[in-house]
Amino acid sequence: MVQDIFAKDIKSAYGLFHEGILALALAERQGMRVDVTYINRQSERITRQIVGLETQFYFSKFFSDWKKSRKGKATKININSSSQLGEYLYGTLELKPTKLTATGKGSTDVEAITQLNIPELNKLLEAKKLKKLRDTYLAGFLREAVDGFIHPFFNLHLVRTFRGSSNSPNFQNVPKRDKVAMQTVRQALYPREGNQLLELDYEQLEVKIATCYHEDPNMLEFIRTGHDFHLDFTKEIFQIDAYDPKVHKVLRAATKNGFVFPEFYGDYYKNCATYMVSNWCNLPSVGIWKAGQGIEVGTEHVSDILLRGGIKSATSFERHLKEIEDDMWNNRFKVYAQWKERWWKQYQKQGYFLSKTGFLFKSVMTRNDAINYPVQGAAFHILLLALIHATKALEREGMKTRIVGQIHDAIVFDVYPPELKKVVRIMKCIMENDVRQIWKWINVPLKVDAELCPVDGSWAEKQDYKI
DNA sequence: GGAACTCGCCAC
DNA sequence: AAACGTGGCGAGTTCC
Repeated sequence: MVQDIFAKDIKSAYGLFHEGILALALAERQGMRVDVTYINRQSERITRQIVGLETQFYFSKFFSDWKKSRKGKATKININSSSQLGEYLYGTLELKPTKLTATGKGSTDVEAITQLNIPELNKLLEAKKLKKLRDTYLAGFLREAVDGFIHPFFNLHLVRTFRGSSNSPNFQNVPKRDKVAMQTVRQALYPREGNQLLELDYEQLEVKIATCYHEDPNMLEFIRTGHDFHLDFTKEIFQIDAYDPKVHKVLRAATKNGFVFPEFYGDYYKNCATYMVSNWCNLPSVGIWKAGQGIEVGTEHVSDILLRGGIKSATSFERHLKEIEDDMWNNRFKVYAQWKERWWKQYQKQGYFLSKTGFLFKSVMTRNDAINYPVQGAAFHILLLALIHATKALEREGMKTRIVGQIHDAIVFDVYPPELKKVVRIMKCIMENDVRQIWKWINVPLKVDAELCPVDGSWAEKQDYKI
């Protein structure tokens, strides 16, 4: 049996999870402090906002027409219902969906609704967003709070890639990118009295771990020199010679999240082009673009930049992206591409593979699955190994600082301020050096970034902290 | 009245 | 040749 051949690997993988779950159980027991009074106050405030937005929506012509259209139906109108909205938009009104759901029905998500360009629906979208904050996050914290603490679970037995997960409440999806959502929710979470929250995360961990598998020399060079390859792609896609971070930051974000990462996960130019045009550039998907269209970039608009480079429609943007994709996989990251093929062929032949961390993957996988799983899993295992050693170090040193959570490539601490410097020093050593001593296959440098909150400050107040 | 499903959205 | 990876969770809906 395959299991017998890899007994040694599987045993060490088991050892990691055995020690890992003990360290995570301690973090669960510690828990994170919540401000129940704040949550109650905030929930009431959000409810008032929701009522205001919904009242405006109820007075709209759109709503009265929608309501009329449901005459004679068994269930009465419910503005929270995606299926009712979809029925009305794509059935009754016969609008053409810009996007379909997994089961082939017209989508009613933010992207699809926005493209329909029905201003009255904006109130509904705003209200839905607030409900998410109130009902998922704030209500979840309140429900799970015991004596002013939440104790999120950290599981190691639920994810097919052998990553971890969290629930009740989920500690790993607290709003971060949207500023208002971030503030509203994270202000509910606090350190222990007199303490401060510290978050240490690995920079570019998955990209680096993928490199440990494929060992592409160009990627290795980027990592060793700290070269920003997202910038190279930004310059190519938008044909910019002089990159000015102040002006072109939005284009770099669009490139990184709309092209480079999707390509790494196995997406291809057509999807990326559609997504970049509509979501990141806010440009029309049909017709010839005009000056002054799309997102603002400094003093001009994104269409001005693309037109200057001779890209004048979504169709020509797609052709352009195909060329960049070809160059990406045939030249720049050729060895990476070859590894993907080899890895996939090997899995097809054998029906299983082993991760760098000794985990045996033998389920039925698609091509993208087989390529992504071992990377995602092993990246998390580095974090878990660091977390185990951190837990032991805090215990050994008799420190008052605690680990309260884990977010895939990050550890969250509730720090006793006099120990801050020491914690950072020990952790930097564990995360960047010790794990590489233990796992020699990590042949790339690892780097830790830190974010710190003020003493007695909430999780919303975290700031970059140079270590 | 609960299980199972869909959809949408938050994180990495 | 094929076409974005992993979760948790709330609300609505359908089925038993």
